Amino acid sequence: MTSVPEMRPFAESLPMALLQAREVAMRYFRPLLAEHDLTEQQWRVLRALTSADDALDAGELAARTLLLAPSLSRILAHLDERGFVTRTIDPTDQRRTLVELSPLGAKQVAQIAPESERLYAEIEAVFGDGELHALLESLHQFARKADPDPS
Amino acid sequence: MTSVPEMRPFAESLPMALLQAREVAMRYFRPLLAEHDLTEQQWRVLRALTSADDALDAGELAARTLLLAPSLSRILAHLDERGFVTRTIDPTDQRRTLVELSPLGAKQVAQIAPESERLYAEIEAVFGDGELHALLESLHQFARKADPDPS
DNA sequence: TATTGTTATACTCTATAACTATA
DNA sequence: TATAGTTATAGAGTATAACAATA
Repeated sequence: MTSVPEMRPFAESLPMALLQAREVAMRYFRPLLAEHDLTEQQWRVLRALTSADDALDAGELAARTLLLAPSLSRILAHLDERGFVTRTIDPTDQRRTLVELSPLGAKQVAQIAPESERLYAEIEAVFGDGELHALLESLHQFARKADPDPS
Repeated sequence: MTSVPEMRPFAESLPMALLQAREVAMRYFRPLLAEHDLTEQQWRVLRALTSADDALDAGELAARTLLLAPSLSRILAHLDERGFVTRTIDPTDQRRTLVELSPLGAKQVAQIAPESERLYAEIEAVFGDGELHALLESLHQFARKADPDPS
């Protein structure tokens, strides 16, 4: 009989709590993304480009979307096929790829955004506006302070 | 020119904040799991079984680990191959599979647990004990209050 | 008939390494 | 030589459906 040393109860561990919370949050948005044939990761890329407002190079986009470069490459190929993004070589450094939202991509985001915001407001209403903002603040602080390898 | 309606800044959205925080937390544990040839999901299963203390049926285990049944089935097959878990048919309901940590599985968890707890303590130290517990409480409350489809 | 779990299938992401082109 | 990005490859998870066995 091997006795297992003291460990935090599984369900109360931080990684599980974060996963569970993310799962709950994503349950609001998944049907919407599915309607528009977008994976969560594809939507992350479109959102990041929308927020950026002008072109981002692939490295910066990977960092902002928390995707690995090879994953991003394939996702961009798909989004490019569907006409949602354009990729151009950076004239000042030809190793870099500049990624931009195409007009069609912007239209796609514009179609999804209102419903997405409605769902977000629903979360705010159910959880409480103040609580949600406190949670967000705490999450951002955690990311800032606890990152063992801040890039 | 398609104008995109008002949306929350991408980096400040709850799903991204949760993902980012989880990424930061997991950076502490990934090297340890890799050392022991365990994926995050396999470790979740072993941890859940350790916490449960006695056998769980596959459905309950899937719920606790936030894994889909087909994913869990394959993961259990792998853990079974490595001798970390045992699967037996529930005598009181032969449709059910009861999953238990084997002695070898318990030994594996026991080997990893001290280092895992050390890393957890490191997170506590860096982020702050009080802040961490407040964050956990907020995450649990969110999961309870915001779940659109509580099982 | 409904439920439990597994298997089948297709798709996607992860992760590492190798490769190409450019700096 | 180092960097940026893509491609190659292997492994794994996601998601839906179909299936077998049991209740």
